[in-house]
Order: sequence, then C-alpha cells, then structure tokens
Amino acid sequence: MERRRGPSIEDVAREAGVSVATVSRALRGLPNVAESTRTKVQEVASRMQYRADPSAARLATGRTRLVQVAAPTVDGWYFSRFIAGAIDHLVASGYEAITRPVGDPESRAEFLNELVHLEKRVDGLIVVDLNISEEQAEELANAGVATVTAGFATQRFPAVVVDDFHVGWVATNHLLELGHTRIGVISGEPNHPLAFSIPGLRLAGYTAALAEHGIAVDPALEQSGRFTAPGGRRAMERLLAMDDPPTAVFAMSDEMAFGAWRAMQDAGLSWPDDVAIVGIDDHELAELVDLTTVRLAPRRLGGVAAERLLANIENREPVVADEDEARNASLRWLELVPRSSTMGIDPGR
Amino acid sequence: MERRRGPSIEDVAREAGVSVATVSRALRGLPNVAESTRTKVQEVASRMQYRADPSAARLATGRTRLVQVAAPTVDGWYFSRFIAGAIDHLVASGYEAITRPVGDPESRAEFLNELVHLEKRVDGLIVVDLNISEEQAEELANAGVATVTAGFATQRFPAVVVDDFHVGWVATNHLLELGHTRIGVISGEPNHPLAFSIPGLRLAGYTAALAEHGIAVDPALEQSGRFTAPGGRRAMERLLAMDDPPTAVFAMSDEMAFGAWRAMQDAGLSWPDDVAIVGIDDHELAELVDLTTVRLAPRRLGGVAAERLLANIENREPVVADEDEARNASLRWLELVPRSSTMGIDPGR
DNA sequence: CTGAAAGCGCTAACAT
DNA sequence: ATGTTAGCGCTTTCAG
Repeated sequence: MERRRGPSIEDVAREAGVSVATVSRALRGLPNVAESTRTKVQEVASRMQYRADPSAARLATGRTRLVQVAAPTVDGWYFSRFIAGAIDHLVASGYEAITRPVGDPESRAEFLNELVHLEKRVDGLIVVDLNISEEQAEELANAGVATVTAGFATQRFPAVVVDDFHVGWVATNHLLELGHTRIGVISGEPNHPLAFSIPGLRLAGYTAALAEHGIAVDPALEQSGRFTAPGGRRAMERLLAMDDPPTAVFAMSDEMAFGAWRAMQDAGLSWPDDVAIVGIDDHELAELVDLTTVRLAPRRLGGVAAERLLANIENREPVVADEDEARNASLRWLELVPRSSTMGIDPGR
Repeated sequence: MERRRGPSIEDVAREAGVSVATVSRALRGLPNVAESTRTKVQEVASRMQYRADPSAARLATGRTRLVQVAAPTVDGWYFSRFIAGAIDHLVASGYEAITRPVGDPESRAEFLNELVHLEKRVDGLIVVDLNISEEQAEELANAGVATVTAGFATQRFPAVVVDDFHVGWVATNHLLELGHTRIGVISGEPNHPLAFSIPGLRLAGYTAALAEHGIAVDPALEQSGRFTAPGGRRAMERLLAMDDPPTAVFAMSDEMAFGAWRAMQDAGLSWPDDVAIVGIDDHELAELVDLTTVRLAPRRLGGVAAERLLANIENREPVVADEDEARNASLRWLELVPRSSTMGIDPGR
C-alpha cells in the first residue's frame, strides 16, 4: 500500500475557485476574507476532508504545535499523573505532546546534549524534576526554547513547584501536634543520580518543625527508602530495630509508607498506637490502609505547567525571567488528609 | 528573544566547500560519498552544531519519525507501563512518541474522527485497548497509517495481545486446584464506554475453568469492581453479604483485589482461610499484602508493539494482515505468582 | 478582499 | 563522487 497523501491546499483552491492564499486565510480564520468566500472554502475543504499538512505548515511558519514533556519516568505514580494533566491541557489547546523519560543517566545525558536542537523540534519544553543547571537553562534560553520547569526552579524560566519545605513541615507538624517527640523519617535516595532536591527540602521542613518544638534532630532516625515500597519496608525495619525506636514516622511518599506499614505488620505492630505514620501524595491506595497523608495534586501541576508554557509560546516570545512575582511561584497546593494511621479515628467509608 | 534558527544545510555546504546534496548524503550515511568528503562534512557540521530541520526533512520525505500512542489513559498502572515500554523502544530507534489519552468519550470520538488525517502527522500508530471497529481499521489502512493494536485485534493489523481467556483460566484454575468450588468474580465494568473486551475474555476463561471441574456458573457471584480499588471494595462487600458467600474470589485486577482485601479487613476476615483471593497484574504493592496474582508484563508488551510497528514502517509499506502466523499472535506472557492470599505459605521476604 | 509569487530547509532525480 | 535543480505543501509579503 503506497502512502496516499490527501488533498493539498491547491486541490481545495481549484475546487473552490479561489487562490491558495485565500484558502489558507479562510481556513485559519484570518481577517480580510469575505464571509461568503470563507463559508464556501470551509464547505469545500470539509467535503474534501482537507487538512493542512503539519510538516509543510511547520516549515513555513517555524512553529510546530508540539511540546516536549521530559520527566524522570513516565510510569511513576506522580509523574504519570503530572504528564496526564499536562497533556490534557496541551491537547485541549491544539498541541501535541512528545513525552520522554530521561531518568537513567544515559537518556538524561543524551537529552541534555540535544538541548540546543530542541528549538527546531518543538515549540516548548516542560522539564519535570530534573534539576538542570543554570548553564543548561541558559543554553535552552539561547536556543530560544520556551521552557517551564516543574519540581525545581532556575533563574531563567517560570517554574511550577510545590513548596516541598512546607510539605515536610506539614507532615511533621501534624505528628508533633499529636504529641510525638521522637519522629523518624523515611526519606528518598540521598545521592540519587537525578540530584533530586525534593528529599532535601522535605527534610528541611521536618527539621524546622522539630526545631519549633525545641526538638533536636537525631540523625539515626533518618533512613532512606529510595522512594519505593520495598525500600520503605526495609527502612522501617531499621527504625523498628533501634534501641529507642520512634513513636511516629514521616515517610516522604505513600509508597514508602505502605512498605513501612508492612514492616509493622511483620513486627506485629499496628498504627497509630505502636507507631503513627504519615505519608505524602495521597496515593489511591492510601485510603485503603487508612494512611494519613499530605495530598499533592500532580495532575493539576501538570496542567498549570502546560498553561504557563502555552502562555509564553503564544506571546510569540518566551518570557524570560524577570522580577515578576508570578515567576517561580511556589504553589501551595497541598492538603493534610488525616486518617487513622496517625489518629484513632474511625475512617468510615 | 527572537527565534534563532540554527545553521542551515546551505551554511554547512558553503563552509565545507561542497554542495548541499553532498552534505545531505554525507550526514545521512548514504553511499556514493568519498570517505574524505564525508569526514570533512561531519567535522564541519558538528563544529557548527548543525542538525537537519525535522520539519523540512519531513516535508521533503513524507516521513516524520513520529509515532502516536493512543491509550485510554496515560496514568493507569497498566497503560503507563505499556507506554513506557513502547517509548523506550521508539526512542532507541530514533523515533519520538506522541502520547495521547483517548479514554473519555469526547476525546475518543475526536480521535476516531481524525483517523484519516493521521497519516500526515505520524509514521505510525499504536492503539491500546480501544477496540476500534473493523471499519475504523479499514479507514486507517486506507489512509496508509501503519498501525499495531494492543489488547485487542482487528483483521487488518498486527496485534499484540495477551491471551486474556488464558489469564482468567489460570487464575480460576489455581483456585480450583486448591479445592475451592464456590468462586466469586470481581470483574471490570461490563458496559464500559470503551467496549473493553478484556473482562469478557477473562470471564470466559473463568467459566471454562469451572466447567472443566464440572461446576456451573452462579451469576450472582459476579460483581463489577470497575477496575478500581474502591469498586473492588464494594464488590467484595456485596459478595460477603450473600447468604452463601464464595470461599474464593478472582479479582480481574490487583487494584480491585486490594479493595477486596480491605472489605475483608472491615468484616474481620483474613485470607486465605476465610476467603482466598487472586488478582491480576502483579502490581508493586501486591507483594506487600501477599496477594497471589497473575503477573502481566505491560512494559514488554509496549516494547513488542513498538517493535512490530517499526518493522512495518521500515519495510516502507505497512504490512497488512495476511495469513502469517505472526499476525495477531497471542503472547502468553503471563505467570501465576502464588502468595499467601490463596495459600497458607509464609511469604518470606 | 483576493491573487501571484517568493520562500521555509531539506531530499531526490538527474546530470556530469 | 559530486553538483544542479525541482519540488514537498504551506504561509506570507506584496500588488492590485
């Protein structure tokens, strides 16, 4: 079967008895087209099932209506939802999304190497949790790639970030208010290849909350769970094996909290009495085990990131960083969802 | 900041002292280029950071090196993994992936309406679990869009499907072999907008397994869990409320099984003694609750789908369906993972 | 309000 | 082995 290319703008022009220029104008809603002409052209175009060839339009205009979304993975709980939110917004605005996982070192390196050439491929870029350096941001800016970062900030580009310091603070403060004074932390990978800054910020929030209550940090109470359930399980086991185990634990993700839950089961313990646990995310399954958590809104963040990006793009020039307060806005979209993993409440349905 | 377009092929040609045609050939590894010339051109191109403009190349060749992946959602457990597997393969082969969620009725309709125009946008299409009709498949074929379906099959295109009948059979048979005779089912949405065929096939496998053991199907034992954890929970509640509740339950997804687990907790029951449960997927958290499950391999399926698609594309013509046994191959990549939700074994670590 | 024509940057025949 | 040139299908001045 050979590649059959549909009708071209010329076919439509001929059929409608006008010039190609008029067809182009009419179909794109540009001014200076008689209403009667426009109707006629539209009618012919739809009858012939005409649609402008994107490659040709791109070559002529230099705009692709394509956006790249680069995240560590596309199948993680958080990232897949962020991406879903971004795509929904992009598609609704007539853009297509090229998604690309750049988590492992090789793909990350390749991605960073190609930054300069991105301008010809897409109209914009959303980078999620990748901590690109200021030099790399500069490179993107020089190449003229409209960019929005998410989960981290640069000098040059608008950023969509949740206040992870606050996330850590909220979770920890909740435990403190319940009277806990010895609070463990199941954190993320400290020396992660992605130089993830999130664990550090959440930890800082934890530390600050403790300080407000006059409690000093015990380094032995921090165990890495590598952001996975099995990792959380092992971290909790280490915590429980301590001579002086914590009475409460702040897990930096629900999945790690699930692992911690399992470790408690194995030890014959139950929450909230033996150990209270608070997680982060509000994973769908958090409710099932009655896990108290700090709900994040990855879909919404993805949508906001896309929205900001398109705003830039459609202003025809990428808005570079300035003193505008909208820049690097720390969205505070997070909410404590108290459940019985920390409080002796009945979860109901 | 204005859009700065990088060096064009002409700039490189001038700089290297050759014609644009030679540059094009040299850089694309085509034959009939003196090795010395090629080296020279490559050197100049890399010094100038030249990269062919994809839009121009697309217009000239008619090939985009773009593939669309359409799935009900991009953030479901199964779909996000399938997509990840597909993207990895595509990127490794120098293609980019446009992912697109087409689950809800509107986007699904819009997607189906645009099928004809897809040929100009991408080189190929992977459709996951969408059950497009034979007419729609025909439309795609006529438009010349190389296509691979996953999770369902059409006459015209290669399909990558797990044998869902077998999946249902394996799960149910496991329960039967343990001696259960009254086995409930938590199924997916029966009248789902997507006309999902998976629940039906798995149910048929269940029915067949029962029949092999001379057991008749009790329709009251089938409850829909809508493929969500809360749905599974409610379905299990209904099952437990029966006068004559099942002694074992086959849940068509792990997430529904998690919900069922919760319903058992609420009822003060525990597995496998009160009710044995088997799920499907081998979700990361299945291990945490010791859920027996039938492991699927969505990432691998995604990779295979991409691989088949690219094979077609790179043969220069989409391979339409024929008697080849490779067509519609029912991959049997599934594996029973026995855990203590059905057997009184110690899970260990 | 409409049309003619010059590109956009590359590839692919065709020549040499 | 290399160069010349005619498109690819659209957008966008510039005339009228």
